[in-house]
Amino acid sequence: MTKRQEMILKLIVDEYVKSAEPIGSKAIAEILNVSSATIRNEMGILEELNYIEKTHTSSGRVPSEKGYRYYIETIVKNLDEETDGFFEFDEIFEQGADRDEIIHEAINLLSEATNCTAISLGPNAYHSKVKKIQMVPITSHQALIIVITNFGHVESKQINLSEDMDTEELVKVIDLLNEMLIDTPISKVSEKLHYEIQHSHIKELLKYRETIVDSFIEAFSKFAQSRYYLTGSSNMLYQPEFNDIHKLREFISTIENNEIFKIVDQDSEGISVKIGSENQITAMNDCTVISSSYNTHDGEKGTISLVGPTRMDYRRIIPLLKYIARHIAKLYEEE
Amino acid sequence: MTKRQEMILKLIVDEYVKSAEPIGSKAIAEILNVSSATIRNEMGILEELNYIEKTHTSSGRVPSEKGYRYYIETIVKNLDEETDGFFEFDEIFEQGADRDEIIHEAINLLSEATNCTAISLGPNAYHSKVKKIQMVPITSHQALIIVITNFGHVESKQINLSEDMDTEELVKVIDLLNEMLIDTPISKVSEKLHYEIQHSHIKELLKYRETIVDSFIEAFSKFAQSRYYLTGSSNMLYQPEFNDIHKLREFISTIENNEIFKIVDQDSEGISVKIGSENQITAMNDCTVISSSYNTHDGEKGTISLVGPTRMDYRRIIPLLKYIARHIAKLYEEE
DNA sequence: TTTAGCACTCTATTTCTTTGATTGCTAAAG
DNA sequence: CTTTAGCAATCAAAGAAATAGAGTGCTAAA
Repeated sequence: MTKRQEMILKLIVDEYVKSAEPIGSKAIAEILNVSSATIRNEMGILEELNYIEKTHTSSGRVPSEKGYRYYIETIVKNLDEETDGFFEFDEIFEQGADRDEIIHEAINLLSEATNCTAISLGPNAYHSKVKKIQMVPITSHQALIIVITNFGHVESKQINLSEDMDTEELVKVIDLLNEMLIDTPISKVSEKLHYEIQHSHIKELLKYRETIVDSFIEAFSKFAQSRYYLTGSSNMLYQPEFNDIHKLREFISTIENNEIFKIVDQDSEGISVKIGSENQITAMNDCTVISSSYNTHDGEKGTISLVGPTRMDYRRIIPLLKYIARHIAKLYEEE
Repeated sequence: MTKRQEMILKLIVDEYVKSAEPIGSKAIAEILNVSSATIRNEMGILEELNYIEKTHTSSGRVPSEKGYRYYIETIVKNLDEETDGFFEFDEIFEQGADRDEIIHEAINLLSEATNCTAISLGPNAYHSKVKKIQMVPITSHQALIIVITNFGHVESKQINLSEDMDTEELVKVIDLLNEMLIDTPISKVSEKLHYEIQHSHIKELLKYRETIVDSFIEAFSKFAQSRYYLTGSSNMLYQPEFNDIHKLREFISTIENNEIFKIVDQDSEGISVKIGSENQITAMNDCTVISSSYNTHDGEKGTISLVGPTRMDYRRIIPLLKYIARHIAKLYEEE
């Protein structure tokens, strides 16, 4: 691809992102000060190479998925990281509030600033370690199990006590569990519990308390649940690509059935851009999903994602997303 | 209104609920075995009385808001409470799982069975009483405050410890707070704390610990947050009244901005039906909101609501909603 | 009070026409 | 070899006109 062809591709993407209308040779010709016929020749080549396409025989050109990809790889990725200039976001990060609250606010602003759907897939506590297990009696036949991790996450589960358990015995069970599980990673708890019941000297005590042990496991499993926050679909739905009511409904259904989380890329490091059909879900084939992952110092991983029409302002959005992910990661480092 | 006119109104509502198309005199005439001209005369009277209306000069009739209201008051309210026959729901209520989980499942099924948006505005713990306050150290300069209510709700809040606090002093503060607040209703905690700081002998100890006290108040305030669950918008959006893309977008926006909770009727006892313009929000003027409240034995109130097009199957939905609210209330009684 | 008959109204659908933007191709100019 | 002007061809989008069909209101007779 010649330098001029690359320039034309860039202009087509930029203009199309702005107008949502196919771009004709005349518009580009005016910018580059050549005749439209020249641009048409070049466009012909770009189309041959599958970087742009027509919506019908005599329409202007729109970028193809390959075109967007080229645009992102060569133009956006080479942008200097403009780490500043996102003043509104700095305000949020500097206010020193609750971590979850900061993330929510940042995600809200992100979706508002981009007219896309923003998603935070929070780090879960799967790799945290057990700090303390407690039991608090509520009534004569009910108690509350409380589990605390070394990072201050708390989960609780109510249990029913049967007649044949006395308080002393329960205290013994809890002591035992504490002894056994403190400093165990949440991810290993279930395994360890089952093993100990089979093999250690405490099996007599626990064996007849299977329901209690099950309640524990259930309480622990809550830690592993991924915490997410999704917002801004309503902003996005006013984009012209959602003028088609079928697409709109399909999109809402996808969100409500939590299918949208399937296309968030949690695996890759750094930024990941999935354009159109690169997303597995059919309803998302006109959308781009950009995911930016970050790591917490306790080995968990979080992801900030943005879902919008393939025609989105990559040049602005990608640095912004990087910026936000970096700042959220910082929130987790501080402790 | 004569008996026959009432019958015609009922038939118009029933047919319109089924077909979503204006009902002509011919359709009714066939059911009642009279000529369409007779029905037209009667319809003229019903229209005069504002129970039905035309969408244009030569269209069939649709029920007006007044018509729906009459239909509900005279026909639906007099239905025998068919407490049984909702087998799918019984299954959910009988499975003996977590209370929140049961509510979620019931709400999910409710929205699926009705193609409406279902909302649970859960009872909060505002009137519960403090059972126990605990502090668990996490690191040398961080600790976790845990508050437990007499109904087993748990809330926690992380606090940072400054250098000048030693563990002993903290234990003393916690003991004091426990002594002071146990059995205090959550709703009175803040007030009581402030009062005691001003007047009691402990003011010296607490005065210099204002940030800690603030953290406590924040932890307590979490109890008062209303817990809600909303689902099934995507089912509803496939209804023909949402073929208009503007309405659809407006509705989604209303949900996403949490405005929809403004129209849930939490105040009235029993069942409340708000038809069309009876809802304050403009975007909801073609919708009906049915709310069914229940009381827990600890003085809290919960609401199950259903939002759908005014053209909804009231005869089926109203008993169903009553049924579900009754069963959820039962869940709260059992303890 | 009910009904048959008929003119009238309005929507929804289809078909046709027009407009305008854009392309590809060709041949001439640089 | 590249660029450009010119021109016919293509197609979507918008508008206009024609048609079909469902339903109403009114009148006069049963």
